[in-house]
Amino acid sequence: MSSEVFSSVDDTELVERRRQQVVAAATELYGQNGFHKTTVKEIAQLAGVSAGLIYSYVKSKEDVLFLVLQSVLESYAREIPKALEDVTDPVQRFCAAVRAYCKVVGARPDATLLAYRETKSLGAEQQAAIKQMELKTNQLLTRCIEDAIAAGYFRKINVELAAYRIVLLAHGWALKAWRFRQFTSLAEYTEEGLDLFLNAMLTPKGWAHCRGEKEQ
Amino acid sequence: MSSEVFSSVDDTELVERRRQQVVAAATELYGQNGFHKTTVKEIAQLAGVSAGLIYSYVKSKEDVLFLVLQSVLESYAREIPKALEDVTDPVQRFCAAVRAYCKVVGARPDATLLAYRETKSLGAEQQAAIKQMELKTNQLLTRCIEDAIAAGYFRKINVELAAYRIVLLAHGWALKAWRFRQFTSLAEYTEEGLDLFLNAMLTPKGWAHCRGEKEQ
Amino acid sequence: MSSEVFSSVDDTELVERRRQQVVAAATELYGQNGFHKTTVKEIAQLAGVSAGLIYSYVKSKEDVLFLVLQSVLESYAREIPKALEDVTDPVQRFCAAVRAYCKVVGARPDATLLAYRETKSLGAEQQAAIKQMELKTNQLLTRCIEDAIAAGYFRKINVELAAYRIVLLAHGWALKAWRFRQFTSLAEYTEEGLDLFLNAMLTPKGWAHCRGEKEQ
Amino acid sequence: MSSEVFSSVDDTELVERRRQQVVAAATELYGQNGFHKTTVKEIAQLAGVSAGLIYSYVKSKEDVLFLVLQSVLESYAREIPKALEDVTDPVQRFCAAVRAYCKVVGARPDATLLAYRETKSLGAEQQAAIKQMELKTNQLLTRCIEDAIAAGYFRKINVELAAYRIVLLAHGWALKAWRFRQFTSLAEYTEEGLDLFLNAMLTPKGWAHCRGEKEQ
DNA sequence: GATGAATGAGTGTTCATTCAT
DNA sequence: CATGAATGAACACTCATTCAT
Repeated sequence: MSSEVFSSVDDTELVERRRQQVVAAATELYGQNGFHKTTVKEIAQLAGVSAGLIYSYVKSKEDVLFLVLQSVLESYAREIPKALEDVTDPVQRFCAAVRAYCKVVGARPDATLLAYRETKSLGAEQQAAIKQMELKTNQLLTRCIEDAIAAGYFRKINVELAAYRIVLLAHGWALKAWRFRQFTSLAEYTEEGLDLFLNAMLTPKGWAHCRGEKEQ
Repeated sequence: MSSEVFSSVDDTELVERRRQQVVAAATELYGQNGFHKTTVKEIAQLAGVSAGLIYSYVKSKEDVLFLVLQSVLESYAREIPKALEDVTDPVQRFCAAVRAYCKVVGARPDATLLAYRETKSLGAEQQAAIKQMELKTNQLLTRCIEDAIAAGYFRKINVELAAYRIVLLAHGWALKAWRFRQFTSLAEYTEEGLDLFLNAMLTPKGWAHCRGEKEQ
Repeated sequence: MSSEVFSSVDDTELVERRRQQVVAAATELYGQNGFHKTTVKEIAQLAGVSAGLIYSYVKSKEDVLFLVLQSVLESYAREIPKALEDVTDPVQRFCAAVRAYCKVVGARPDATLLAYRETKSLGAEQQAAIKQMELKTNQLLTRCIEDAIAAGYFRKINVELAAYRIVLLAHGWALKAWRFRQFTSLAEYTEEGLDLFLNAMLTPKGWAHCRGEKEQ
Repeated sequence: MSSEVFSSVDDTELVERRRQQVVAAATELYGQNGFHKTTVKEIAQLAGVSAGLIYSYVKSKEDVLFLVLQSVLESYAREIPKALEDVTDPVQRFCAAVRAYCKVVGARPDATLLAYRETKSLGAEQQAAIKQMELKTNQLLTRCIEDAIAAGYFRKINVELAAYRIVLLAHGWALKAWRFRQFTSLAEYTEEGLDLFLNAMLTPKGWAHCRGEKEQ
C-alpha cells in the first residue's frame, strides 16, 4: 500500500505534532460541515497555523481527509485489542470485542459518520487503503468468532457475514445516534444487540458454558 | 412540509418528465463522484439538456440533490406497502415488509448510500424533510411489529429500536454491498437476517403459529 | 440618422400599440431598477406579453432602452412648442419655454434621470441619435433666446451656453428632486430660477418692456 | 456609518495601495463602459493583478463601485476646504468654494458623471452613505453662503436651494462637458456662472464691499 | 520552519435571444 | 401573430495551492 502521506518536513516528531493539530481541527470541521464545504483556511485557523504551513505536512486537502479517516480507523484497531488483552474465554472475548467496538464508535460517532460520508472523496488509492484498514478491524472480530466456533461454543456460521453484522451494530449507533439517543443508551443498545447475536450463534455447549460462567 | 421544489415551468407533465431526466442523470453522477464533485454541466450533459434548462425546473443544484433523495425515499414508501397489499397474517406481513425493504435497497444500493452520504449537503429545511420521510418509512415497519405484538406473536420489545435494526439490516446491504456481493446474495443476506430477528422476537405462540403456517 | 428600430411586424398601427405597451413597462422598470438589472422577462410580464413577442417589435433589449429614451426626448420636443404656440412676445416666449421645459421634466423626473443614467448603455449610434434629439430640444431654447436678443431685450450673451443653463435648470429638478421636494415646489423652483436668468440677461430695454407688459 | 468596506488583508498600507490600484482601474472602466458592462477580470487586468486578488480587498464588485464613488466624493471634501484655507472674506470664500468645486469636477468629469449614473447600482446602505457624503460637501457651500448672509453681503435667500444651484453649476460642467468643451473653457464657464449667482445674491452692501476689494 | 499575499482554474447561475409549435 | 421552452455564452466569486519573504 503506497498510502503514506508525504511531508516536506523531516523532523518526525514535529510532523507528528503538527499533523495532530491539523487532524483534530479538520475532524471537527469535516464533521460539522463536510469535507467539501470546509476550506483549508478554516482548518488552518482552528489548528492555529497558517494555511501555507499545512502544505509542509501534507500534499493536498485530500491528504488531510485521509489522515483524519486513518486516525478514526486506527482508534478502532487500537481499542479493540486493548479490550481483549486480559480476556481468554472465547465467548467473553467475543463479547468484549463487540462492547469495545460499540464504545469506540460511541465515543466519536461523528468520526464514524465521517468515514461513511467522505471516504468517496478520496482518490482511489487512499480509498482502498481505508477499506483495507476496515478489513483489518473486521479481522479482529472474525478471529474472535472463529475461536469461539473452534471451541464449539458458536455454531458454524458464515464468519465474515457475522462479523459484518457486528460492524453494522456498532456503526448503526453512529448512523442513527440522533434518534437512538432519544430513547435508549449506548450500553443498553449494545447489550440488547449482543443478546440478539448470541442467541443466534451459541451452540448448546456454548449456552451451557455461558451459564457456567455466570454461576461461578 | 414547505419543501416543494420550485419550477418556473407550469406544464406539470413536462416538469415531471424533465425532472425525471435530470434526477436520473444526477443520481448516477452523484453516486459515482459525490454531490460536490459533480457539476451541473455534467448533469445537464448526461440528461441531454442544456445547463441553463435545469434552472427552469429547479432553483439550485441543491434542489436537484433533494429531488434525488426524495425519489429514493419515495421508492421505499411505495414498494413496502405494495408488498403488504395481499398479506394479512401479522408475522407474514412483517417478513414481507423486511424482504421488500431489502429488495428496494438492493435494487439501487447507490441511491441508499447517497442518502447517507449527502443528506448533510442539503439546507436545514430539506434535510428535515428527508428525515421526515425516513421516519414515515420506519412507521411502515413499526406498524407491522406492533400488530404482531398485539396478536401475541412477537414479544413486547422496544418497537422503534427493533424497527431501526431492520432499517440497518436493509441499509447494511447498501453500505457494505461492495464486500457482501463477494460472498453472499441479497436473498441469503435477507433471509438470514430475518431469521436472526424472528428468533429474538417470536413468542412461543408466535413459533407455533409459524410452524402451523408452514405445515399448511 | 440610421436609428430606426427594426420590427418584423408590418402592421404599423399594431407595432405602435405594442411598442407603447413595452415602452411603458420598461420605463417603469428601468427607472426603478436600472437598465441592466431589469430583465426582458420582467418587461414582458409587466407589459402583459410573452418574452418572445418583444423580439418581434424590437431587435434587442438595447432597442427597448432606445425607444424609452426616445419617448422621453420626444415629450420635450412636443411640449415646448405647444407652450409657445400662442405667445408672440420674445421675452414671454422665452419664459414660456423655460416653464414648459421644467414642467415636462417635473411630470416624469424619473424619465429624465433615466436619460442621464442609461444613455451610455446604448450603442454608439443610438447614443448619438439621443444626443441629436437633445440638441434639437436645446435649439427650441436657443431660438427663443436669439429672438429676444434680436429684439434688443436680451444682452448679447453666448446663446448656447445660456440655453444649457436653462437645460440644467430643468434637469436639475429631476436630478435633485429627492431633496428639493422636501423644501420647495417645482413652480417656486422654476420661477426663482427664471428670475435669476432674466436678471442676468435682460437689457434695460428688456426691463422696460417687461414692466410695460405687467402694467398693461 | 456602517459602510466600511471589508478586507481580508490586515496590513493597512498594503490595503490602501492595492485599493488605489483597483479603484483607479475601475474608475476608468466604469467611466468608459459603465458598472455593469465592466467585468471584474477587466478591472483586475487593468490594475495589473489577478481577478481573485481583488476579493482579498473587497467583498464584491459592488464594493469596488462604492470605493470609486467614495474616492470621488472625498476629493470634493478635500479640495474645497483646502481652497478656503487662507481666505477670510465671506464673499471671497464663497467664490473660492465655487471655483474649487468646479475645478475638482473639471479635473475628473467622468468621475462625477459616474456618481450620477451608478449610485443606484449600490445597495441601499452604501447608497445612503454616498448621499450622506454629498450632503457634507453641500454643507461646505451652505456655510459659506450663511456666513456671507450673516455679514450682510448676501440677501436672505433660501440657503440650501442656493447651494444646490452651485452644485448643479459644478456638476453641470461634467454632465455636459462633451458639448461645453466645444465652445468654452471651464474657467469661463465658472466665472460666468459665478457672476450670475453673485448678481442674484449680493446686497448693495455686498456690491460695495466687492468693489472695494477690487479697488484695493 | 512559518507566513499569508497572490494566483487562476473552475463552477453555479442568470438571462438575452431563438425557434418549434 | 403569439408563446414560452430551450439554449449557451458570460460572469461573479471561491478556494486549493504556491512561493517570496
